[in-house]
Amino acid sequence: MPPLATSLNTWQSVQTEVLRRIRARIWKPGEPIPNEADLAREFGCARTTVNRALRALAESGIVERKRKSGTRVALHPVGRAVFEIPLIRKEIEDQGRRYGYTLVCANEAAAPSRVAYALGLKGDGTTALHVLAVHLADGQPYVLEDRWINLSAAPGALRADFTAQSANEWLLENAPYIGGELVISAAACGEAEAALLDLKEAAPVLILERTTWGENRPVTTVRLWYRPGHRLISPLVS
Amino acid sequence: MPPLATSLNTWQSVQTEVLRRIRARIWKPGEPIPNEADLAREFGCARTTVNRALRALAESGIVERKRKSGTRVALHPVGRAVFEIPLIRKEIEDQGRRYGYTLVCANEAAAPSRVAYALGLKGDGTTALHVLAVHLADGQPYVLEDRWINLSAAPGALRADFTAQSANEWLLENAPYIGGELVISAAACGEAEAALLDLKEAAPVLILERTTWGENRPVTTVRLWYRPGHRLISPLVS
DNA sequence: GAGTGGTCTAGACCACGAC
DNA sequence: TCGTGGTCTAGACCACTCG
Repeated sequence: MPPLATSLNTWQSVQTEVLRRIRARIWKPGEPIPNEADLAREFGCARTTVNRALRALAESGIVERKRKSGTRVALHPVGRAVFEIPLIRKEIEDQGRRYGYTLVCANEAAAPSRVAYALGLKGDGTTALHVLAVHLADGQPYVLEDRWINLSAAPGALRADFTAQSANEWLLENAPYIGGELVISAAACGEAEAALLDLKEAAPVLILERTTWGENRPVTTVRLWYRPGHRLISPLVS
Repeated sequence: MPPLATSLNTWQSVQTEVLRRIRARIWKPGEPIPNEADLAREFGCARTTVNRALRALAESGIVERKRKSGTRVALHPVGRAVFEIPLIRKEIEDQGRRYGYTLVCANEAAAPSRVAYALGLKGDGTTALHVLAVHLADGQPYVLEDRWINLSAAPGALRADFTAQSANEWLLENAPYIGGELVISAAACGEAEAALLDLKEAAPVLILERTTWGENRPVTTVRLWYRPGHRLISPLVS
């Protein structure tokens, strides 16, 4: 390839040109593209600049890179949806609605097996802190929060006052998490949940289960029960 | 700050040290951290290296950066959940199950208003291609795909044979998308959907609605109805 | 062994935006 | 105005991995 007439000296312009060639099928899925040094020569820029552009494309899954074998156009460009997980209070306030919060209970109790497993609790009958609360938007139930907190990972939780501040916020300030897992599913809501959310029994609810880790162990696992009609929205890339 | 005894000369080690200080509350939420030049001096590395580390932290939402005002620890570290959206066939095969596919119908029809809106169709009664299909895992219904394709964006779809290849795959090969939107919700399934998915009416289903754009216009919008019990799983970061 | 991407450096200039 | 992050360059060395 001869050098281009006009050189591309920003990594964004290099990225755009590479994307154009991929979309125009000049470089086809599964095929290799020229190496960084060659592209730098063609585009009239430093190799570092090409590297930055291709690295960004690799992060979003458009191309795949391997040392020695080079860069190729991804065969099955996976789409990605990125959900932002804000504080529930922020989520409600950002909709321009008034936030409210009702604590149902907060007490130490034997963890059911699903919770013991998620929190990595060893013995049978180990206790954890159970917090049940309803978040309100404009006075109406918005989401039910059913949370278990690992007391060996966040002992301070026993002395926290969850009537004043939701467990959601207390944890964010006192035990920030490093990683975790989110599971989304749909289910018919049970009698107890229906009562707390002001729903008919067996109404279809959206359930989010989040388990989060601190330094090296699980800190908390929470089930969020959203009322029917709730929509999780996210942009889609690739 | 005096230079460290041992210098940190990889961007990963700089990132780790910065993270450590944030987690140890040496640098607190909302507060500014030293500028790149100072950190580079302290760590004994080039400013470029510090830049790379802080840029990565900014991308994952741990810090916020602005020219002139500098870098500060994010006040509300939003968590992010990243879902990968594979082909449905791959999703099933990756579970080690046998993939099957049944086309219910594929015909040009007047788009209902929700679809016309999503696809950006102008006039009333504009037609689009409607494709209804069931994806099977081990012979059992797995998900119902209710798709509408914008014929002005993908005219070739009229001549495609959707009995042999799902619309999902045809579109990925013939009209790759650039961006879009994903909406997740729960609902009680209707009579028609229940029959196709082999469910009782009003069973709680998980609904994914994806609308995707090509160069400059919407290409397709699809509703996926997943059977009760289906779980969407994703890692959680920050 | 040799080719490729991954990264570091030192220096430079620029663009944004708070003051 | 001017400090801060954003980026480019040219050169260098290293790490992985294929043949």
